[in-house]
Amino acid sequence: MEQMHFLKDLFRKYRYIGLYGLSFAILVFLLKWLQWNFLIVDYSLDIYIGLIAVLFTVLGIWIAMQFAKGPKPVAVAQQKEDIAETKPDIDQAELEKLKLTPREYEVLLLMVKGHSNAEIAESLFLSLSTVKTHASNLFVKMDVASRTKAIEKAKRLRLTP
Amino acid sequence: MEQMHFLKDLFRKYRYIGLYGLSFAILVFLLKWLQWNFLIVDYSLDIYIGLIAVLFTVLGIWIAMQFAKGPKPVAVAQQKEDIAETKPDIDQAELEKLKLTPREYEVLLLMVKGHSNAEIAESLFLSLSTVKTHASNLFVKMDVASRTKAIEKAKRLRLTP
DNA sequence: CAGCCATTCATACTAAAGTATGAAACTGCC
DNA sequence: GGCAGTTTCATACTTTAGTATGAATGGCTG
Repeated sequence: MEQMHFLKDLFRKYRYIGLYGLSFAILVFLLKWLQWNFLIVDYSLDIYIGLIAVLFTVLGIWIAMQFAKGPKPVAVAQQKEDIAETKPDIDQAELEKLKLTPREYEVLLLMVKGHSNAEIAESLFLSLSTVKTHASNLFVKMDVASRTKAIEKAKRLRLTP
Repeated sequence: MEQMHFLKDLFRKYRYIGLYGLSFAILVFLLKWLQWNFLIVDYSLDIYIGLIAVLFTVLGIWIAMQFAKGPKPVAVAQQKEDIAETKPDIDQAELEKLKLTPREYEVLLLMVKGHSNAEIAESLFLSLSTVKTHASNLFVKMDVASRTKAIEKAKRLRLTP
C-alpha cells in the first residue's frame, strides 16, 4: 500500500518530464523516418536539416508554452509579477486582497474560460473532488454563491486576463 | 515628415521579426560552420543532427519566451485603444446569426451578470420552469453545453454590453 | 382561419454544481 | 520536531442546472 502510494506520487511529480521524454522519443523516430525517406532518395541534406530545424524550433516553442501555463509550485509570486507586467488589465491589489492560493487561482482562471469542474479536473490532472474543494473555498474567499457570480466578479474586478 | 513617421512605426512594428530573421541568419552560418568542422572530420551525422535539434529547441524556447514577455509599450497602448473602442458596443452581426428570441436574449443578459435561474425568474416575473426552458433553447442556439460556456461565448463574441 | 412562432408553465428526470467533514501528505518556517 | 498553510482526495449529501416532453395561450400572417 505504502509503495503503491509512493509510486503514485512519483508518477504525479514526474508526469510532465515523462511526457516530454515520450514526445522526444516520437520525434526521434520521426526523424529517422525522414532520414530514410529523404536522404535515401538523395534529396539535399540542407532540406533535411531545415526540416529538423523547423521541427525542433516548434518543439521548443511548445515546451516553453507548456511550462508557461504549467504548474509553478514556488514561482507563483514571480508568475503574478510577470502577469502584472504583461497584462496590465489585472487589478493586482484586488487580487491580493482575496488571498487566493495559487491552485485556487488556477481553478478560477479556467472557470472564467467557461470550463466545467470535470474539464478543470482533466486540465490540471486533479480529481473532480479536489476541483470542487478548490471551487468551494474560492467562493468563500470571493464571497459569492456560485461559479457564475464568481466569473462575473472576477471580470468586474479584473482579476483575470 | 509623414513618411519618416511612417517608417519609424514600420520599424517599430517589425523590429522583432527583423531580430528573429537576423538570429536565424546567424544560426545558419553557425550550422554551416559546424557542418564543415564536424562532417569533414567524418564525425557521425547523428551527432550533427542532435546538435541542430538541441540548438533549435533552445531557439524555439527563446522565441516563445520573447513573445511571452509580451507586446511592448506601444503595442499595449494600441491594444488599450482597441479595447476602449470595441468594448462598449455589441457585435450585432454575430448576435443576429444566433436568431435568439427577445426573451432568450433577456435571459442571456442576466445570465452574463451572474444571476441564477431563480434570480432571473424573479427579475423577469417568470416561473423557474420558464427560465429553464429559455436557457435550454438558448444553449442549443448558441451551441454550448452550459451557462458558463454561454457566458464565455457571449463575452468573446461581444453579444452583451 | 389555420399555421407558425413566441411565450409561458408543469412534470419528471438526469447531470452537474456546491457543501460539509474528515483525512493524509507535503512545504516552509521557527 | 511541531505548527500553519496548501494540496489532494473521498464520501455523503443538498441544491441547482439542464433536458425532454407536453400543453395552453396569444400574436401575426398568408
